[in-house]
Amino acid sequence: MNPLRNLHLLPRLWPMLRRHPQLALLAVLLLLGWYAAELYYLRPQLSYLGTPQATTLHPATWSRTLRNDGFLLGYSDLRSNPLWVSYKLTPVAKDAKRLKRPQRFKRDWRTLTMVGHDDYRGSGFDRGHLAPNYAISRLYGRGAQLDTFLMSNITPQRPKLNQKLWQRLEEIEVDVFARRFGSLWVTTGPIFDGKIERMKSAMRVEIPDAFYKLYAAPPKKTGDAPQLLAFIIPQGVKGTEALDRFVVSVDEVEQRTGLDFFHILDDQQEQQLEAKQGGSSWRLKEVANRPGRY
DNA sequence: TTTGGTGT
Repeated sequence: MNPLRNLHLLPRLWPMLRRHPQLALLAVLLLLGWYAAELYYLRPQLSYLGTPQATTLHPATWSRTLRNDGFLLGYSDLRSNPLWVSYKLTPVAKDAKRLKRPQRFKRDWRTLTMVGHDDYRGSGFDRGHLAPNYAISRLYGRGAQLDTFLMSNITPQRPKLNQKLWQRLEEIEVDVFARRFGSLWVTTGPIFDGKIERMKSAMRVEIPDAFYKLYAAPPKKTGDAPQLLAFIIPQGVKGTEALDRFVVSVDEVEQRTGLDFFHILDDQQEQQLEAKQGGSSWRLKEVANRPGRY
């Protein structure tokens, strides 16, 4: 249920609050409790070592956290783009229920600009999922699948990137990495540098220059360090490139996005891990040239 | 099995 749809009930509450001011206190306490549950219980279940934090005062790096079934997302109403999306992958069971792909993408009523399916029509850009349909729907069910088709989870991607290189990455992360490590946290989003470019449709969605993908495999023993692997992939790829060409450090993603990832890591460990490029445990070479499906 | 487009 969308709480915004019930705003018209507010004026009717006023006379009641005047008679029983203690109700206002109760309402405030309930709101605080709900927000505390969001911050300390619900969001941590959908993110690893903290949600990405803006490191600049630039409003274009600010985002509102939207919680969905199976994934968490930081949305920028200024850019009409999600700035980060995080989800947890585990191996998909062979008998996981196959869910039909919805025909259309849906407007997300929680966003201010409420971008719709048709705002991307004729733009030359695909509606690119950040939280992927396949893995999320198999792991978390129909409700989660429908959430991945919300336009708040969508960003403009060139067809060759979306249908080729991004698809290869999405296949490898769940079929290879999640299987190998048992569980894998993914954080992904767009990168904007320099000049602001927007789509011509009414909602003027801003067009990213590149995209990042961060993989974090939690340590087997507590106290050990997680394994990290980071990519930056430009819009202009052909789609057939070897994936290892795009490996970067987490630090580089942080510089290009103005976000701080995994901020709960202890500072010394964070500095060491994030300066490094992905280690050998990913065995990326084995899959870097795996062909796409399309 | 996993990405999308168009037109109705």
